[in-house]
Amino acid sequence: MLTTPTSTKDKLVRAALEIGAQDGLESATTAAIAARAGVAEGTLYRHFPSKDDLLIEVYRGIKRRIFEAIIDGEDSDEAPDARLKRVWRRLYEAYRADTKAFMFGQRFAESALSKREGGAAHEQISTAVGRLRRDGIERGLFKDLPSDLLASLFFAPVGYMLKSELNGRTWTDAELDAAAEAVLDSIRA
Amino acid sequence: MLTTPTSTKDKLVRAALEIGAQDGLESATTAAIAARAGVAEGTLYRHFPSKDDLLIEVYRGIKRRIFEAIIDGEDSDEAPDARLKRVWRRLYEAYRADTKAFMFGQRFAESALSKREGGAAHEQISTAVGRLRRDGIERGLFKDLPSDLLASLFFAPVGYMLKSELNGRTWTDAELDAAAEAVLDSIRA
DNA sequence: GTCTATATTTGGATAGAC
DNA sequence: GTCTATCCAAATATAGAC
Repeated sequence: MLTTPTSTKDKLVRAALEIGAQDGLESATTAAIAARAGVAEGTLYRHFPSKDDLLIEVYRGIKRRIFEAIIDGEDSDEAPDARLKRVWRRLYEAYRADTKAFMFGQRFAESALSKREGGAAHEQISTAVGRLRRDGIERGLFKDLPSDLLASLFFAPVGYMLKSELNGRTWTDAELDAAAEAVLDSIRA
Repeated sequence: MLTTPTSTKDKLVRAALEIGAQDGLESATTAAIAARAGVAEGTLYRHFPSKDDLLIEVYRGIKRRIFEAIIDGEDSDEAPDARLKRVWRRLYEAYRADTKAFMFGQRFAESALSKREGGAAHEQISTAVGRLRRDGIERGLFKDLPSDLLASLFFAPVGYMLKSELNGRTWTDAELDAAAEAVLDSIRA
């Protein structure tokens, strides 16, 4: 999923991602990015109109990758709660497999740049979850909560637990399952 | 709670808080902070050794204020689940009453500065919640989840819902109660 | 303690040779 | 398309007068 970049443009994107994820967006200067990508500073401007546009491109790539990881292999024959639980696990594991993407996304969302590119990392996934919610409510499986409240309960622990993991905590498979189950418990009728 | 600053030092702290909360930490430059505080740029260095130290001081003040708002009037005679629910509401409302503090805190935690001052905004509150957890598990009220997993389920929706509110959504009192109840459901045995 | 003025560094971006 | 060299603006921090 994260292959070694070949083109200069890809090298720049990768370098910006790594620096921003590790040291914060304020450390992702043109000098630092170019050095890490192994190209000259001026070369950056052959591929992007500005440094900010490069960072926005990084963010868009992240959203694309995560979304693809989630929808991959969705099975629509199951009950809404089982599906929702699997979506939660998939989302968690997609970010866990790409912690740089997660860190960069978090930082991007808190930066001034998020005003140019919406901060919400998973609009597309949200609509998928929204459909499952409606289905679940109709079948009497879920509480009749507003969709954005349900989304808060559903998505929030993902980011929080990923940050713990970046601080050294490793969640076992059983713990992740318990977490997904707890999230479901919070919305079950 | 947020009185008008009197001393120059307070004015600087307040100015940095407001700019960082509104436009991101990268916008909180020495020039901008001094201008907003109504003092000269050089004056900042009479009160703080560096700009970063000023920002860290802002963050410490926030943690102090929020903690005081939470512990204020805790009642230890009730059952753990009722108490936990109230703590959740208090925490939410403390940040809601001080949205600048919340925004600044979020941004600070994602910045490179958080390496100098720990990113976790509520260690003290966590220990209080930890005590309630143990009590609840002993009485068979709560699932026997690791304390940090419980903390994730408990704290994560607070930040997520506050962000929604900053984006224009206003949670009604009934919705906040439903959220607190849902959080409790996620950890109840 | 505060101001004005300034030194110093760094960052974003461009020009022009190859 | 990439590099070297450079410009310009902005940001942190200091010096010295009041």
